[in-house]
Amino acid sequence: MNRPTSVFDEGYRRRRPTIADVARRAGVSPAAVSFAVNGRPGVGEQTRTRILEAAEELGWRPSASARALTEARARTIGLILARNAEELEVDSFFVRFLSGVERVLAHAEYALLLQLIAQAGAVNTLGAYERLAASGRVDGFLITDPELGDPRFELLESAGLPVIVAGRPDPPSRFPWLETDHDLGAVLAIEHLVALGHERIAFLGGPEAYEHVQRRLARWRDAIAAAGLESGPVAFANGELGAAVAGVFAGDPTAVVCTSDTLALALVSAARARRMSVPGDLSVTGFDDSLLAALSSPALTSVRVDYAEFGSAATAALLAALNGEPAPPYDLSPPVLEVRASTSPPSR
Amino acid sequence: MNRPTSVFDEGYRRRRPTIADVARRAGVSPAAVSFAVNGRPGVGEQTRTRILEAAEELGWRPSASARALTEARARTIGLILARNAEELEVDSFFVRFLSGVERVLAHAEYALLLQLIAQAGAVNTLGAYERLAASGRVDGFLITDPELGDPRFELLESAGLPVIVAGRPDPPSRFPWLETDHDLGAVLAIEHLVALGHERIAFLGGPEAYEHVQRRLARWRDAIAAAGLESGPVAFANGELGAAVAGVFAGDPTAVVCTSDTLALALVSAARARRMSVPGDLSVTGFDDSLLAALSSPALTSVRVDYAEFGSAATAALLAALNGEPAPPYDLSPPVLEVRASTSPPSR
DNA sequence: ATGAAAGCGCTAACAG
DNA sequence: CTGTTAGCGCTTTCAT
Repeated sequence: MNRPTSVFDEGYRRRRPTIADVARRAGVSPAAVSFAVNGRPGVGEQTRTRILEAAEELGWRPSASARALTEARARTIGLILARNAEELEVDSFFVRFLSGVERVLAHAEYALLLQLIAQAGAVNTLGAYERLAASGRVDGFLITDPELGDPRFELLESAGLPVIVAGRPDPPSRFPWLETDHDLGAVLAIEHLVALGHERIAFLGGPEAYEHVQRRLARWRDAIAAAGLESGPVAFANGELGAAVAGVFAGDPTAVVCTSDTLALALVSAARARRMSVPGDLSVTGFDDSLLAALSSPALTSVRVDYAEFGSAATAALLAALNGEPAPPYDLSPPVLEVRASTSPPSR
Repeated sequence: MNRPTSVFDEGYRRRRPTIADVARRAGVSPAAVSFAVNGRPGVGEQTRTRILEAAEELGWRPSASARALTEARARTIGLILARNAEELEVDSFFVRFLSGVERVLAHAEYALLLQLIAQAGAVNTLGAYERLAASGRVDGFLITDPELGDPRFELLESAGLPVIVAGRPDPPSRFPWLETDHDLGAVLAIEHLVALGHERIAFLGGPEAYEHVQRRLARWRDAIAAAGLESGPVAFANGELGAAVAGVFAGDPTAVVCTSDTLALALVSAARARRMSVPGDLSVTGFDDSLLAALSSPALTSVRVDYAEFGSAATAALLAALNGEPAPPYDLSPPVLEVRASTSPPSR
């Protein structure tokens, strides 16, 4: 530790001014100060400006802790994500959603408490939710990546905290939720492949516990059926990839729809290992349109969903709920298929 | 907003139990409960277990707000990052550092308040620091990406909050800081290029305000000189890339050392636009060894630095400072050069 | 329109 | 070893 000199050494921390100091300086009572800074009626215009000036001069801001105690709310929302370290880095959802959350928070007087759990799986986050909820550190949660029978819902219902689900709870929960039309992206991918002439199209999904994976699978089935084709092989990568990839190849498809770019790239490299060329012998589509998609070779045809917008909408909904306001309307952009080099007409 | 039924509708929120409830149930005073849960001497072993049981039964946890008020500390640390939205997504530093921070926090009873500022540049974060510090929401900050004459230091010194700088303050500040040997990575890159036979090696840096960019530049100069070569062109991408890239080409180098993978990739595509092949006509090295590096084509030779470890060390140092403990020792891994396809001997 | 006073839930002196 | 008491800094009735 490099430590030229340290502020810690010298009893540096001055006493922060309190509301009483401001009141004294402005020649009013603490209550008047409180009313003034909170923009409430009950204090004259000139008194108010005098108070605000005094606060300014003293560099005073209401103590968040004291406020939290009296108001019984922390003005903080919680976001807890479970991701393996390697996953996190390739996860465009995480960064985009987060920046959407922050974009809304920047204009509100709420803060974000972020907790990352190093193990994927909702069950691993339960303790963190419990802790934050029970200690009153946060006023509500944003839940992402709902799983089938997600254990967080029961926990949080009994905790009684406001929650907005970014995704579709299955089975339904009591919490408000919102969702993008991400699953339409799967349809776009299949329609694209069908138009190219593919007839044996596989599905390679992420962990099957995720509702969004299931939903993309359902759309995949629909779209395959709508095209008058038979369903190709289906596989999920629950943890390790090997078996899932093998499952896909076992069905000898000419195209594979994947639920993430990472999976798609893994599949591409597995295909190469089998001396199959992409897209010559196998067309592959990804999902999320991460940077990997545009930069890998071949560049991946991938579905782009605006997760930042999604994060913003979810956050706005949560803030509204916390303030007892009605849920704000929202309108999310539809997914877009970015067609790139990883898809072409089948050679067989 | 999808809203099957809502917990908000039904006055659902029960009163949370307080320390008084626990005390009553255990037949002791609130103070005894406080001592028991905080593991302090002054309460008998059996009384303690009785209290803990009562707390357990009631599902009681001390209120974070009340605690924060009496202890005058929030048990929360702040991390504020300034990044343009597009940058954030390609920024492997952000995700890796963050996961390192969280890894340490998971074992402490501290939480992380994360704030993302959509505009790059430390000056844009000042308001956020001021707000969090003055309201007492956080007990200390982790500062990343120090800039030359970074305005945050002055602000935070006057705020009197503990700060750990992840990076090297220039000019020196009063705050403890730690740093990786990232700049050694620049040396590795140059030695690699020199060994390949390059003699005109350029430097393409990120915003020149960053101390880490300056430091890599300094090492670049040293290493070039040590090899007995003349310094090639130097350019910085402050905001827009065009001029910087043009500056590099103007010097007609056979190799370019970049301070990020993103810059390196931009350079590669600019080179292509000029009908130069990489690495045939131009060798390029990146920095950070992000996923882009391994997946782009050609794959980038890049410097890998363990930023997660860095985040962990910085967080551990901050927690120690907050608890009045001495700075813990730390030992960061040296940078490693991952040699890939973007570098080869010069053709000229 | 303004001030006094009572908490919010906890911690930490202080007695007992 | 245990219980009592006084705040922490703010918000919010309730008088004035």
